[in-house]
Amino acid sequence: METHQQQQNQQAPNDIQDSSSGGSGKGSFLCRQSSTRWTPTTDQIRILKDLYYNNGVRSPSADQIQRISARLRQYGKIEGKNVFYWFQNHKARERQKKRFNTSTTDHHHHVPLQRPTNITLANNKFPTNINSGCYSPSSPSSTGVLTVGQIGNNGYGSITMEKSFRDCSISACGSSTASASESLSHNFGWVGIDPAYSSSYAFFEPKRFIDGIHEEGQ
Amino acid sequence: METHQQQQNQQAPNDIQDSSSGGSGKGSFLCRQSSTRWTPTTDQIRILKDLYYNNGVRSPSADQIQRISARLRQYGKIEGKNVFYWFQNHKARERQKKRFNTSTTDHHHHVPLQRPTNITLANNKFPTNINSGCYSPSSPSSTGVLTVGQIGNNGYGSITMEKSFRDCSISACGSSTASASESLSHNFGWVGIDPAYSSSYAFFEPKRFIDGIHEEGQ
DNA sequence: ACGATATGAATGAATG
DNA sequence: CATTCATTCATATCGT
Repeated sequence: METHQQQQNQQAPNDIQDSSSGGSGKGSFLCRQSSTRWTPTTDQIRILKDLYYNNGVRSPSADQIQRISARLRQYGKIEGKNVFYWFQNHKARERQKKRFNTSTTDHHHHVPLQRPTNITLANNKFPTNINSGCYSPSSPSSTGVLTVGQIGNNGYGSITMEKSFRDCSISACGSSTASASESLSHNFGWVGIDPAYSSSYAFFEPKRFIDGIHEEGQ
Repeated sequence: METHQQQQNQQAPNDIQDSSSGGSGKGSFLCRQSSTRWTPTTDQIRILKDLYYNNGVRSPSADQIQRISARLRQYGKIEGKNVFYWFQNHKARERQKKRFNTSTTDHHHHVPLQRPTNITLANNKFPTNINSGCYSPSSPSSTGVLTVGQIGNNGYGSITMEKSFRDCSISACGSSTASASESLSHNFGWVGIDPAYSSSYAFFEPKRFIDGIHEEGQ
């Protein structure tokens, strides 16, 4: 996934989108990214993954999407549909990977995901790991937060998303290693099945409670 | 693809590429990620193409992917994702190339093919027809895949002008539509779930955000 | 050695 | 939710 994370278009929290004058890119390629496709910033990815893995958000409702996108907007241009698609894709691909590498006769009974007390940062499952950490995605700042305390706990100490104010205090909740968050989650690559994340039930998922729990344990 | 046909020799079926197939490897001494990406052996490619052209395999299902990768494994290290990506890419590139010469008889259809980058797609490697005999189905001899000749060679004569209208103009409006519900829900905060109200939208489409962009009806 | 090309890998966006 | 398409990045390989 974010093995390399070619993120160069770091839109300011403002709303710039076509600032081609910047030219501060790595110079690898173009800077004109006025394309139609959303290019998530590192911070946005970090938060999205935090929601996904640490908070168990899988299919956020319209409400949540609005809130999430509002929060992510301070890190770059984003729309609700981007958030929607992101979760859809992330979930689908996680499943797909497993599908490729598991036998069809083994659908029932899979290992329940364990609850890691700390993030598994480096699992060298296979020599052929897709990992290629040689690329450093020029993380702007906040490098190496690495708060490996109680990440997925249900104590609720992470996000603090407000309702009306998009200011929020998110404070990046030390969920994962900041800059390493990308390289962190791609560990469960195509062969490694387990996402080293605990999906503690989201405390803010209405549907979870009223609509019945869908599958989430992997 | 065929043009290139890099003959990087076939690694031992049971061994990973030593990263020195060409001789002076890039010296991956301190970095263990020598195998950054899968390098298919000639046998693997042969079989993959056979499946593609002679058997019409285009988008193998997860089940097929497992089976294919299992079979190819005897010719070299391979994973399910490799097979998956191979077919994806092969199909996509073939279509991409075909999209040029098949200019749809110069209709008004202004296909957005511009490439912001300078790399442009100036590959004239496959000007007219990508194949029509390009691939020689020399009997695999070991897999019994029913090598019939050139049935699937151009079996999919269907041009590639199915749906190419994706330029669109995704209006940036987005989030305003669904914000109606949001304005209401923010009263309760999002930790406090209100059962009496929370199940408004179970599922929704990103259309809600973008509000009518694709009108591919006719 | 370098630059161009080919192609593996990744992912946003859509559709069924 | 699964499948697919398009686009782009990264890199292996080849040509000069």
